[in-house]
Amino acid sequence: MIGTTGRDPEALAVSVDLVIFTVRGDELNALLVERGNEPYRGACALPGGYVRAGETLDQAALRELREETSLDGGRVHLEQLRAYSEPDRDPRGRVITVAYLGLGPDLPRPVAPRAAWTPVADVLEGRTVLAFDHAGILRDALERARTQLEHTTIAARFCPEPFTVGELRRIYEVVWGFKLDPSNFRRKMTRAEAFLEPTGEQRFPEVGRPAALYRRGSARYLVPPLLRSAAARDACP
Amino acid sequence: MIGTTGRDPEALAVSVDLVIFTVRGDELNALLVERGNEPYRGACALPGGYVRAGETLDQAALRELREETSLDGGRVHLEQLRAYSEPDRDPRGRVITVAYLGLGPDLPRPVAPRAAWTPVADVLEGRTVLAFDHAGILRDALERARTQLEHTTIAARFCPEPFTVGELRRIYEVVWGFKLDPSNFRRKMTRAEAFLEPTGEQRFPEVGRPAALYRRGSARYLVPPLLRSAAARDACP
DNA sequence: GGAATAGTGTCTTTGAGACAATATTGC
DNA sequence: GCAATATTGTCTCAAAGACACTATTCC
Repeated sequence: MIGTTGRDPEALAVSVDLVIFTVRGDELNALLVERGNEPYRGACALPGGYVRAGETLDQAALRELREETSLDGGRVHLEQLRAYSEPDRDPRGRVITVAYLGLGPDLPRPVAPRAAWTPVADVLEGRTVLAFDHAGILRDALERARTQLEHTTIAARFCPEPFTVGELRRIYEVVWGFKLDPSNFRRKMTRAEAFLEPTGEQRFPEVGRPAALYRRGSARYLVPPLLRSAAARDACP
Repeated sequence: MIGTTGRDPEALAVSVDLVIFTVRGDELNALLVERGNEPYRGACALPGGYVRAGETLDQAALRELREETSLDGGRVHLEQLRAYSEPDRDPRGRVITVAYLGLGPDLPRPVAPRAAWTPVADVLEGRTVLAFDHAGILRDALERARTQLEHTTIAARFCPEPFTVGELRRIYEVVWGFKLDPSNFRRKMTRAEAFLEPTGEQRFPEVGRPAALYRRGSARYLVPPLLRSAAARDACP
């Protein structure tokens, strides 16, 4: 039966799976696709696919991203998460997958017909069931994203430029899942070297005082880091 | 010619490569094997091998570790580093490799005949040339190990129990490559919750005051972390 | 004025880094 | 005593957290 519907069960395939996060409103969302074929037909899964012959894993991840969203890769931060290799993780055969973590600003509707933004909380709390071992991959990706916010400046990649300190803070609050003190957060961020570049402009929101606008600075790391450990004492649900 | 000496160039293979670090004397060492076959015959390489059919990557890494050293896996900390996938990284064909970082106490002589402990500095400074992309993998593993010392308690895994605070400090100094203040280091480590458990015993060295002995505590994370960023101002070479 | 958000200032505590001083061994 | 390492203690500074207070908008 090899080569008709399934894959050769003796062969070893390598795929990439993408965990693309974006913040919409006050919720963290991930890009999921509804499966049209068995196994797990009708369930949700991470976007992904097999690595092709001449391709690196990074290239395969970027290609899959383009196939699912209309984005040029430039606006999305993509980084390798880790490999998952349980022999029975895919009933079709032996597939080792390398997961990628992607972060982007409030992204447009995905172009692929079965793809949609889904609240991460729905997956964590079991309202949305994921195929394969994808729920575990998503949890790992979330933990990585939370840690990245501590040490790097990627939070700003979630914000369409220009952005306010309040918008940046909301990214941290949504990804970490608890509130931060606005004044301490501002002090921390504005003092960090080359993180925020003031544009001199202001944004006038529907309610409240207008806020200064910033662009991403050149710094890739946030020094000193903004660690959750202490802040999380507050209101972690 | 497929199946005689080389591998099918169309096939996709997955291997694991191990970067096993240990501290011997005042030097950080890595386990390297001298290659007996082409390509890169005579050069050094990371120990590793192909992943077998029913095996996870973790199991493959543990198996390779046992084949190269006489250790039960229990004494060595093994964690996945990342995957490397440049299509031409192995001239024999398409091989995606997943690298593992291993850390252990001053380990015994490896059992495999061509395997030997080699100073990491020899690789970094070009005196030892590694096959494939293994030099890059080793550099990535070193960076990961340095970061792990900041946030976790794995440094104690380098120390045969029981150990002194001075021995633990030497681990940090060797891996990070610069000296630390003994008194500040002691304060930091002894205050960290469940990191060091005093045995009540003492060790009498050849020279100097005897030192209190400790065992590893139950904590896996070092909170607050001991960050290099500030300390490295000192004497990083 | 009131609600809402932005932004400033201040007080306190924690912890890092520098470094002095003392302790205990072998020689 | 001297060399070497362990251990304690102290001073200072940076930064985090709590929180009061002011500023600016829309209604």
